[in-house]
Amino acid sequence: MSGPLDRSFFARDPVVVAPELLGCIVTANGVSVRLTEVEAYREDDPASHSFRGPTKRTAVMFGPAGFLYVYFTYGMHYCANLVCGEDGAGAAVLLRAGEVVEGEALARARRGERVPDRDLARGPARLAQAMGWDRSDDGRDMVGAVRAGAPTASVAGPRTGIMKAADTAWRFAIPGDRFVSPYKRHPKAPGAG
DNA sequence: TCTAAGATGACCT
DNA sequence: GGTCATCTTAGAC
Repeated sequence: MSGPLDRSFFARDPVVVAPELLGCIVTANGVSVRLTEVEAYREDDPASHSFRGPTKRTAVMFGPAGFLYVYFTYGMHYCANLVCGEDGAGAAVLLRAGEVVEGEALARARRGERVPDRDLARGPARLAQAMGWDRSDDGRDMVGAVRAGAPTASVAGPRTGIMKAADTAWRFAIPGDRFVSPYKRHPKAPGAG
């Protein structure tokens, strides 16, 4: 299968959408990446920004599916999500890693000349930077910018970089792909020590 | 108004 | 494999 995904694809449970996004091609600002790793977030998930209900920042997450939710974290990084679920569900899929398949020169210009190919979009903040995304892209309609790629296998695993619900297996990756980010548990997560 | 925590990445050893 | 940089957001008072 191939061709752009329509809004109904995203308007489902993010836990269902996430694994199906693996291998899909996302295009924005002159760069295309093939998704290798994603993570599902829902309103009933303590680790989700939408857990406490809508706020000014998370307003996009509570809107219709297929839009881009970009937020700023750790004082220096952007992360990008695709809003999923029904309108008002407060659900999204975090784009964690991917392989740049188009516009590599542009991605490298944004990321730095000395960055190796495999690190161009391996990581949520790296991917957002390679795509040229920042908060001005928050709320952007991504329907038409995501197209299905070759079907791929997926593996679910524990989530990284967060404390709450760190063992919820809502992180999906393409097994064995070199563009998947390394597993790294949050330093303060229970069981980390 | 103040405080604590955070869906991370770069660099050094 | 470990340490540090850096600032926004949200919640408490």
